[in-house]
Amino acid sequence: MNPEVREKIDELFIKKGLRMTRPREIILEAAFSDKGDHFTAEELYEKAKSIDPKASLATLYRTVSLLVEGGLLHEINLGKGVVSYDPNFIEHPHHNHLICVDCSEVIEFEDQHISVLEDCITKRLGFSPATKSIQIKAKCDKLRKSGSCQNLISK
Amino acid sequence: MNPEVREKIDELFIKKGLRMTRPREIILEAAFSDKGDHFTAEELYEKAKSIDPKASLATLYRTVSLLVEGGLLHEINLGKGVVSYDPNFIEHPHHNHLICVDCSEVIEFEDQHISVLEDCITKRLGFSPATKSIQIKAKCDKLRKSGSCQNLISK
DNA sequence: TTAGATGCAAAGACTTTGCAGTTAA
DNA sequence: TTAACTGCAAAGTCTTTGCATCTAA
Repeated sequence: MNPEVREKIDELFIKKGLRMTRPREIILEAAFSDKGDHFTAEELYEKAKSIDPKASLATLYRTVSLLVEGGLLHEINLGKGVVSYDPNFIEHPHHNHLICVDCSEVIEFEDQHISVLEDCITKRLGFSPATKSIQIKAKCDKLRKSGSCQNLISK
Repeated sequence: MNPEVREKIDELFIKKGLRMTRPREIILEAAFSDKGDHFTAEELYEKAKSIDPKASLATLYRTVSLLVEGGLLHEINLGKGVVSYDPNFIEHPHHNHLICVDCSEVIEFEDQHISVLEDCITKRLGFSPATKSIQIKAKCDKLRKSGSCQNLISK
C-alpha cells in the first residue's frame, strides 16, 4: 500500500476515533493495495476472502461506508445501476471518468482545460466548484471499428 | 404532452412493434406530461397511481425498461446509489447535470464550450463522443452562505 | 386469431441491522 | 474497563420474473 494512502487512512481513523482491527485491515488491504481498479462490494468481498477466508460481508459494508464518508473511497455509478468504488481519489483527487457505453470500460483522466471550464459553468450556475467530478459516457472506437472490444469480449 | 415527445414515443413503438395499451399510456403520461422533473421508480409509480389507482409496479418497471432501451428516458445516478430517470433528453439531447452534493438539487445545463472540449478529450482517449454526458458534482452557494438551502430544508 | 402485454405474488439481488459475544485502546 | 467492533442471521429495499389471464392489432 502506498504510504500516502496509509497516512490518509490513519488520519481518518484518528480523527474519527475508529479502532484499527484485523477485519478492517483486511478490507483496507483489499481496497487499496492493488493497481487501483474500481470494484463492486462483491469484488471487494472476493478479494478480502482471498486474504482471509473468514472475511464478513457485514463488516465489509460497514467499513466501506466509513471510507466513503471519510472521502477515501468514492462511490461511482458506471451505468446500469451498478455501484462501484474508486480507491484512486487519494492519489488523484481531481480525476474524472470516461465510460464506454458499450463495453463499460472505464478510463480515468485529468484535464486542466476542462477543470477551468467546469469551474466557470459551476460558478455561473451559482455553485462552488468543490468536490466536482465529471463523467463522460462515450462509445469506444475499438468497438466501432472492429465490432468488438476487449472488455465486451471478456464478459 | 409535447407533440415532439409524443412523436418519438410513437416512432419507438412502431419500430419495436410494441402495443399501445392503457397501462402504458398511463405510465407515459406520468413520465412525460409534466415540467420535466427527474423521478425515481417510486415517484413515477405514485404519479401513475394518481392517474389510475390500479397502476401496477411490475408493468411500470417493464415499461420504464423499454423507454430506457429506446433512449426516450435516461437513467441517471445523482449519488447515494439512488436511480432516477430523466425525461428531458428528447427535448434537450445534449444537456448535462450539475448536482449539489449537499442538498441533491439538480440543475440541467448546456454549454457549447464544454461540449467541444469534451469531444477533444474523448477523441484523445480513443473514444467516439456519441451519447456522452457530463455530471458535475458541486457545492451549492446558497448552502455555503446561509448554512441551508431550499432542498435541504424541504427534506 | 395470436403474439404480446398484464398483474399478482413469489423470487432475487443487494444492503442494512439487531443482538450477543469479542476486542482495541 | 468499556465503548467500539464483529459476525451471524434476519429483515429491508428495490427490481425482476413465472404464470395464468387478457387484449391490441
